[in-house]
Amino acid sequence: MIKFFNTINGKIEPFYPLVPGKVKLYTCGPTVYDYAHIGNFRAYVFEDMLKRFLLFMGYKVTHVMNITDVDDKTIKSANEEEISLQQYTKKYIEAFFRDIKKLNIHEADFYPRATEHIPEMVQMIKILQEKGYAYEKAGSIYFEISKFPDYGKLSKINLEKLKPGARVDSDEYIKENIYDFALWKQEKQSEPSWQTEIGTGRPGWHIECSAMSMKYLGQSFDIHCGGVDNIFPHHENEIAQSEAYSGKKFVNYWLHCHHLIVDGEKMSKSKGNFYILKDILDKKNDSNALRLLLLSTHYRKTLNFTFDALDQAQASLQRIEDFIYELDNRTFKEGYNKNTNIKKIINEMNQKFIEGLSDDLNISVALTALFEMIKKANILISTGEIFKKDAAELISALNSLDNILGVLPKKSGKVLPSKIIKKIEERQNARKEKNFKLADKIRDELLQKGIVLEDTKDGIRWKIKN
RNA sequence: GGCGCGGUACCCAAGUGGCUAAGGGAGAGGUCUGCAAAACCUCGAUUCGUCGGUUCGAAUCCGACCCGCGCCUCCA
Repeated sequence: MIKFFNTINGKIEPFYPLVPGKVKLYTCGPTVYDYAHIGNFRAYVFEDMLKRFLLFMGYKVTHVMNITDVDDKTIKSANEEEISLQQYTKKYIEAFFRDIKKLNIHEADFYPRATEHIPEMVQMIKILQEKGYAYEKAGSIYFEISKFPDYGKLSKINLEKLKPGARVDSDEYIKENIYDFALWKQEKQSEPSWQTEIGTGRPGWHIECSAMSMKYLGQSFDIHCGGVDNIFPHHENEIAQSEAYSGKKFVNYWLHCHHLIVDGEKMSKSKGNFYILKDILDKKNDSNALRLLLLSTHYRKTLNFTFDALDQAQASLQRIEDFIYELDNRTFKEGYNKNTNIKKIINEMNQKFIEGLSDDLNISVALTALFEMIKKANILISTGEIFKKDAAELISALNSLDNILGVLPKKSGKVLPSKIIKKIEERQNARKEKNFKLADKIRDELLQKGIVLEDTKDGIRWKIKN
């Protein structure tokens, strides 16, 4: 049984999709005003693992991730650069897709953009007005939260206890209640606007997620994810406007990913601890190691990013890769070893791995299962008890789990340049002649180039070090 | 102030009433090796932020306190 922690009631509860076997998943995507940072990717990687796990468990998943391509920040930056909003966001949308590919994040089924769903939003706002949940003031339209008694049920915020004085309302529009939020913003000269039946202007932020999620997933769907910072006000507002609109329960399971901090502090540009993906990968780090690091802390726990932790993730990953390397390249006896029950070891691992992830995505338990299997199998390898077919079973078990983890490098059939191959041959000859000085020199030389040479009983082997 | 997360070995991190407190990384010693590397073996928390309490028994439950972090600003 799969269980998730549901923000709406603060409990871990069994997961039952609305339609058995099918999961409708909505995850809050990027606002494309800048390059996504590693904190954003923590959320996306978590959501990716969630989706991969559901797929692994046999669910058919429909995944929608929005792209916010119109908001205060995108408008402001586009104006500063004196280019159109579309021109401005294009660059960051492309970067986003490049980055998620590098992190081996599966693409969603739909990536709806706010600017391409204005009619849907307008339609929703119209209904909200008709139903009396929204009012117009000076050309803008607001959602009136006092009309929605459940307001605050997700974030557990008691509006009367909020200290209005402590908060500087940055919104320059006039609202009846400070917590009412804009569904539609009146046109301004400096801003792009759309001429619609509810007036000329642009949508507020929250409405896009409701309009687009309902369009692609229906008025009620299974899972909605995002970062914890979205709980209030964004998701709270989504619930209010969606349920006021449809009269139905909007989302059954709310899963929120906690933040990533760097060196114990919140990332911020002024502190100089703010990283986008490129910053990390430019330092010769492996994207798979970063993915593993982002993945390996439970999603409801703050992840403290450090370069030391990244090195540790790299080392862990190396252990898995070395294990596969052994299985791939050693010479094993033909057939199965009837005395070692490799299937049993694999089954135990699979079971523990799945049980771990089923328990609100307990990745630590899952990874433990993986490493325990590696340990057991390595012992068998070292005592010569693994045969050819056993090795193949192990590899296939690992590949199967990697459908969820997505951290193993694709088999690339990497080929070394002929120059390097010559060097390796040269070193082999030197070793034969017991000219170890030369052999070691060549080994060091190649190591400088990131190529690690290992002499084994089965002969020389090489690895590319990240 | 409100809401929430967390404090377990040198680092990361499971475990939420009872077998020897997972796993990974780093480290020390050993096996193998020309030497390395990888792999294997051995070692490593009488102890789980602090102080009380409940219990036959607590990292795990209760109370108080200390510390770190996040959200409450259109930040994932």
